Amino acid sequence: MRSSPRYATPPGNGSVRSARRSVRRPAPAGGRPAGRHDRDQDRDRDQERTRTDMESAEIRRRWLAFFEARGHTVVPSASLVADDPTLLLVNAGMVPFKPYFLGAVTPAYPRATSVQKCVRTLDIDEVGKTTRHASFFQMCGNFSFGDYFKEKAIPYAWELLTTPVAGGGYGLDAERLWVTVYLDDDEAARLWSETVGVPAERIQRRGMDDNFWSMGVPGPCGPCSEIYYDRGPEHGRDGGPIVDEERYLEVWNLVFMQYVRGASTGPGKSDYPILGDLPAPSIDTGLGLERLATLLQGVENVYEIDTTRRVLDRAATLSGRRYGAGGPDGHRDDVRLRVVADHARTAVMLIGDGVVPANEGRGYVLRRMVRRVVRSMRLLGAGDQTMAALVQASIEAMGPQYPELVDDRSRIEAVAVAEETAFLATLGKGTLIFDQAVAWTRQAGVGALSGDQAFALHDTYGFPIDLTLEMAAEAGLAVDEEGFRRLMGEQRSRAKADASAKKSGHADLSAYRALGDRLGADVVFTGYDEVSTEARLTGILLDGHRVEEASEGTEVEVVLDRTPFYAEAGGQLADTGRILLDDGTVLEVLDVQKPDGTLVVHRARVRSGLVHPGVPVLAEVDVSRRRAISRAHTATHLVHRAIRDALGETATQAGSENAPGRFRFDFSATGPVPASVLADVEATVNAVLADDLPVSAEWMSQEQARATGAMALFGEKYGPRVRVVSVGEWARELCGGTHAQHSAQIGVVTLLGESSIGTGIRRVEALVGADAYRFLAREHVLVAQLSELLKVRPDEVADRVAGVLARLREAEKQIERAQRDAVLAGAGDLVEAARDVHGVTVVVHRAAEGAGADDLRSLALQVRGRLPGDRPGVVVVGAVADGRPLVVVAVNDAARGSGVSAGDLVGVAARALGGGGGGRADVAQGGGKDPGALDEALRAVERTLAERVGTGG
RNA sequence: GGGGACGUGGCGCAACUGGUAGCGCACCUGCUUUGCAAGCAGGGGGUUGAGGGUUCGAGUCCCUUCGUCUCCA
Repeated sequence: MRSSPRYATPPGNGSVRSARRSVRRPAPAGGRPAGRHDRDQDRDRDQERTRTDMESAEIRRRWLAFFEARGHTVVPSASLVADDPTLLLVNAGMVPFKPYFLGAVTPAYPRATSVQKCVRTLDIDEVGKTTRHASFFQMCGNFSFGDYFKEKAIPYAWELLTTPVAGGGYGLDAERLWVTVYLDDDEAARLWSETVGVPAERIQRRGMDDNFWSMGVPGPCGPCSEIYYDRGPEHGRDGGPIVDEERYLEVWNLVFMQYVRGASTGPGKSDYPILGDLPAPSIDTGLGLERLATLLQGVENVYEIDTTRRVLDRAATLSGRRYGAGGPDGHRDDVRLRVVADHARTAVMLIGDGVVPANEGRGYVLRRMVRRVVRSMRLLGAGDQTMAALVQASIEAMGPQYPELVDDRSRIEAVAVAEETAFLATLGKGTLIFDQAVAWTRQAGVGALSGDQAFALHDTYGFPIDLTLEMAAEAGLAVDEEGFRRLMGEQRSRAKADASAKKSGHADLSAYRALGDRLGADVVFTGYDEVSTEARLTGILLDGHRVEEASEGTEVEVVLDRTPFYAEAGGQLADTGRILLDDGTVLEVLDVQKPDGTLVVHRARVRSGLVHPGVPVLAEVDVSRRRAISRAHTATHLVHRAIRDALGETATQAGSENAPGRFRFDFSATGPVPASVLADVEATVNAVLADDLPVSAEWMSQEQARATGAMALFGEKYGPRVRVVSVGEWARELCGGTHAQHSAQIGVVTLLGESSIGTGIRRVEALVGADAYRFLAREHVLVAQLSELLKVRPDEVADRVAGVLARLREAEKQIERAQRDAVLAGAGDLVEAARDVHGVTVVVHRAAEGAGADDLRSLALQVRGRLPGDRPGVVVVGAVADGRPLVVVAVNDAARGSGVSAGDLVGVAARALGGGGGGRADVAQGGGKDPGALDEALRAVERTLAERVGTGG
């Protein structure tokens, strides 16, 4: 394209020395004095040419200003918690714009720019070791949705990078910039050389793996073009980015979406067909803010830029180590300090967006971050807890760009410190297990802890492998790391196999998208104001495919152009109801969902008649169900407010379900909520109901909403206009749901109880209105019955039951004692009645019915104790208890010496009884099922004994 | 979502291949002593998280469930 040549920056124009002076004078947006950190004065000259000391906040500001001036709408960074079920966390700058590129949603603007928070943990083990792997980063992006294409995107990028600092750009030296384009993307190559003026030798072509982009699913795709910065020969070999990506640092990736791709045909990244051209090509670019900062600030790696360095320095102070100290341990310590700085900041950003540590999902990502910080600090030699200080340093570093972190600092610190404390306890326990493992290893005379042991420490006790390695080394032992890694791999493939066996996630949304496109506009939700709406039936899906008619009895998905039906969202269950056609055809609506976040799909059964798209319909919501759900939803807001009042602002909502007559509410809390607190919450909520506060909803900007103090839910996506639901002045929350009109309509709220649904998350369940009344009425009847049975007033029931239980237990003990005494009383007589069998004193006795196993054992031992100890003695006692025969045999030491075993004798008896038995050599017990055989069993024991001592002795 | 470990007096823990549920601290009583974690003697306190099952017999084995810790996805 014929863009103006002014985009081409003449060589030398990017001289940064002068520009640097000019930017220093006006204080950067962050307000921090520049040049605060010591920097090597004799850093080589080339590096010096690019140094500007431009702070991250200023880089960000310039980015947005540049594109805003070129017609782009500035879009604030979305929450890290992605509004996308396929993503754990936002990991790229274009994620919030994905629906636009996929065509699911029509953008409100043709061009946009943003600086998006991103977290990536795939390469977590590389953090600190390389120059550029960061778990948290900010993606600067400019986007065109079918507006401009390569002809503007390429010159824009060049202009911003090479415009002198004084002129509002980044002042990179144009001679150091290299670009890559896709193999056959001649259009891009021509723009670079002809329009921008990049010499041909600095334009390189790369293949599908490097320079072709797609989202991994059917949809838009296209070639990309990347801009690299040459850091100079001391960083690697000549030859451009295709030779060395350490020396030639990737700065900016321009994606040109111009094709449509099909479904994957193989495991590879590029195994898919190109189906054709995209009707309106789009632009998606990304520049890593931290990478650019690395260049502009003239530091060695991404951890030393202004924001991260601040945390790193704090970590160094806290651990007493000096960053860059050199020496054999210096490098290792430097890596650890970088890990701490990187992870601490990431943790703060995650907590700031509402993530709490957990054992799964995002919470687990956060947990790993915090724990890696803690153990790295420990390995660095820090003794005390350091999380609080690191959190504060991170907030100081990021606050200028994200002021909400500053507002929220106490909550963020509390969450991080709680996790640190929990992990230290885990480490304490793990250390005990570790010591045991070391002891076993030494005993076995092996020089290394086995892979099994290392893995068990890691898998079961949460003891990180690097701590195991370090502590084993201190104990003079090696660790079978290979075995450990093998076991880790096994666990990984187990989990992966399971994941792929399950439904592989998101269904194909193309059918829905097609319907949405045909609709041409968003479905209008009329349900805030009415429960019955005249609409047009615009589409029918059967088993995910469009059909032109549906007959009686079939279950289909139907789309209307406007609907009063509330689709399940924000914890509120979907409405049910009916859709009526003029000809009397009736559809019963069973469920309502928004499969792609915007299109409202009614799952319905055709009750009678035949239905076609295009007909006018009357959509009617089941009003009583809707009202019951609305009451529950309003009640949920009240409970949320009351719980936060009672437990503090950290008790934020973690999920909810609003159903007719009942709701559940999940929130973060460190431990069980005391019953007294629940009682208070319930009382407070019911008091608010009685106050009959009006419930209102209004739309406003996010800023206004924040100003009114409305509670926003983390993890929810909010557009520029948000809906704020207020219950009087008492509870105010961002919410898209439906509600009661007055708090009094709710009637009664009864909390049923509280339970844990995972680490750090509790759940209360409650009944509302008539359901609450019915529950209370049932309980009332129950208490009345108990009160009558116990002959006490209702409020004395508990005490009375406790008393009865205590007396019962006491009585049972007395009976037991009396029975044992009765059984034991005859012990003396039994000794008198002992007989002599071939020199062995033998007592055989059948005790009274009801004597239990414990009684018999006591009796046998007592009798044995009274037999003369110098002669062999055997006691055999039996009884029938609960219809089952029991036998206990006790033999004294002398008898054992002559080869008599209690276990053998019991075995004889047990066989006679049709059961089994066993025990130790001196006392054994057994039994069977036939009580009639007891006497015979006792005789059998005596006979056997006689044979044994007669022949053997 | 898939694994691993653990739930035993108030607290911390034990109980070998199923065979009398124990120890330390704490508690109570008495004695001795009255200077810094005192001693001695005696005592109370447990439906072994809950519910099923196997067995003559289950803290122990099996299943279900609740709770806690932990790894992987």
